[in-house]
Amino acid sequence: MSEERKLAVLRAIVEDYVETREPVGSRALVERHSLGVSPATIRNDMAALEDEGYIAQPHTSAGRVPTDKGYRMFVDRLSGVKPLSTAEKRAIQTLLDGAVDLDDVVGRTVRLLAQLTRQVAVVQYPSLSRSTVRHVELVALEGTRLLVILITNTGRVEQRIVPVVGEISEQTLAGLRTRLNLAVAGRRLADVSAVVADLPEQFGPDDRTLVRAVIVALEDSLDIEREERIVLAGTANLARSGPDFVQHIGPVLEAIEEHVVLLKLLTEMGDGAGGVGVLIGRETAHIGLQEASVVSSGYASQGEVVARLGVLGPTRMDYPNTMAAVRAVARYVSRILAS
Amino acid sequence: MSEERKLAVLRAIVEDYVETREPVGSRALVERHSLGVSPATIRNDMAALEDEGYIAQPHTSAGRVPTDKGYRMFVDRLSGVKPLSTAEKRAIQTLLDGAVDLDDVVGRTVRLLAQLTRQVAVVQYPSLSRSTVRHVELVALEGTRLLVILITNTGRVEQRIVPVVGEISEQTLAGLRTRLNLAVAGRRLADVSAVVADLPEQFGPDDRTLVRAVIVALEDSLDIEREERIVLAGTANLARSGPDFVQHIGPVLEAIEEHVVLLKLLTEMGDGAGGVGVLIGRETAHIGLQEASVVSSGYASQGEVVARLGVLGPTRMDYPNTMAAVRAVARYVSRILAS
DNA sequence: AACTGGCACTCCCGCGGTGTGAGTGCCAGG
DNA sequence: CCTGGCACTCACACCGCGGGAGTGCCAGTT
Repeated sequence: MSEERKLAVLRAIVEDYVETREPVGSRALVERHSLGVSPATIRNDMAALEDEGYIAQPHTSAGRVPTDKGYRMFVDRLSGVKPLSTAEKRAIQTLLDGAVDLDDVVGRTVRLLAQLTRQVAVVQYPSLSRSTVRHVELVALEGTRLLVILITNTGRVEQRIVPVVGEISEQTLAGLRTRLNLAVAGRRLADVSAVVADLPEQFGPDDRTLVRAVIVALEDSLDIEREERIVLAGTANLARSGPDFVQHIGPVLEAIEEHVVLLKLLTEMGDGAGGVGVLIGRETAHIGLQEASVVSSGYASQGEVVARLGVLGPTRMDYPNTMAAVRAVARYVSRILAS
Repeated sequence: MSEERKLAVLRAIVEDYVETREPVGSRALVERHSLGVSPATIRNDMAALEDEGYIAQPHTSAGRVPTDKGYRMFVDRLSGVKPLSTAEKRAIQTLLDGAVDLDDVVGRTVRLLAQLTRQVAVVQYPSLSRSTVRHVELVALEGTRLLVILITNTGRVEQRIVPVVGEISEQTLAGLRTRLNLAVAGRRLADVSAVVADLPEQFGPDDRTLVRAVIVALEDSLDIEREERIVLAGTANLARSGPDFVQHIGPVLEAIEEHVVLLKLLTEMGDGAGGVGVLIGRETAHIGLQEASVVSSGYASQGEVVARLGVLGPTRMDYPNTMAAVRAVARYVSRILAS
């Protein structure tokens, strides 16, 4: 029994099952793929594959279905890289090139991914913890309100309004603005807290409450838990994945709404070959996503990986094409953010 | 045949059907509600109600199911106002009082509504077109970038970064800032464009390009089409609405993703009795929402209605409780935004 | 005139039986 | 090591058949 043919059989099973959504038998296999051997031979290979846990039968006398382990093998060793069609490449380019700011890039990207893959798309906002401060601005509004603005190197802008007691002199404000920017510009957001800790001491006792309030607002804007945001699109694609999947759609929708769950998945998964990572079925370690897979890739801003994007769909998905799309979009977004 | 009893029968049918999710027959009706008459009598009433189009039978020899028209009657004339439980009121209060800014209010509100009603919750952001300018701020960033910030009376903050040619003198900036605020503060956003139209002429030729760029950025931030945003939560509740509804979940998910559709529905529907508006089934005039209803209410900021919030669920929903929850939340949000 | 009990009728739905066909495992022979 | 053949297994579709819930109608009562 040739080991290579066994893997070829596994590949064929995955491909056929993904396409037809029905258990695939030995006869259909030899007919659709030119394997050059008889169904009986295939049956032996299948029995072996089943023993090794790559495929399973829903019931006796039914065809075989890939297991999570089978998909894993397929993804790791059996699927070639499918280049995108030029039409798809053009679509990516024209859609993303029109983006005007970070929100727009993220919004367009997630819709594009959903459309391209016909699955649920996920884009994580550039993580604040990895980005750096470009500029901090303070603006006195009418009366007793102060606007604190934080701009990061990824183009993200956060603002907070802090109420302050009494009028603020423009002079104090200018001093604080200068020292603040001197201290934090170029720093990683995670380091800001430490850097500004001793700032109040550099000011007179009258101004210290103000300085502290500003620092609190600043720290609030980079509160990482709160700001690790993700954006979704294409939820309706779940319903298109066939009636059998719609049965179990509830838990998936719940998992999707728990952005924390998705974030955890994304941040903890690594990139595999070609810069694309895949979690299959139970590998997600989340009930409700047992029948689902996640395909994702990191994307970069100015050469450094800042967040991830990808898609979520039924385990029975077209991995080669999905991975190709995710990779292409991730690369293109990186290119846009590089500027 | 008493007209009142006929309506009582309709009410009973709606209530039972909503609860059991099964067609309700004459016998079950007299058993569960003390109508004081025999099943045969009820049957006559039911026949009449069916003639008038309030109820229908899925098939002969099945019980009756309310039609859209039946639900409409129920909502308009048959459902009393259910006050919320004190536990629910407390939940609303404690959850919403912790909100720190507008985004937070909206986010908490939508999650709260979803949890309270066990349906899909929708909150429309305060419409920019109805709100007014509180303040405009200009900040020169390092080199050739200018940050334009717009703050509205609802607490919303929009910002744009505009590239400019050459250095900007702080003096020019101060002048522009002053005149700009003088012109637009307190104005409705819709009027801003007209008001600032002749502003460039008040400056020297050197500065006009700058002024025009700022104006463009400003107009961009209040581009109404783009900023009529809505936020959703509780999509997973759709799957909880029973297996029969899950079958038709696809079109509903699609409609939900088309935020434009929801916005149109919300903005075009009026408030009924008690300040809560309801669209039932086909009344939504949208394929895909034929089996769904929308319950919504306007909410106010400083006494003026600025946007709507509500929920979307199967036509077979508990209208009295849903309407009560929507109304209560809308009122509470209005109270928070009043400050 | 309104209500009621009785009765015939309809038709969905669940049940058991059945046969067909796809698919398998195994074996003996090339 | 592959192949054709063969017996075996089972899901699934089809069918026929009550049971039962529900209806509509009518004649009788209040």
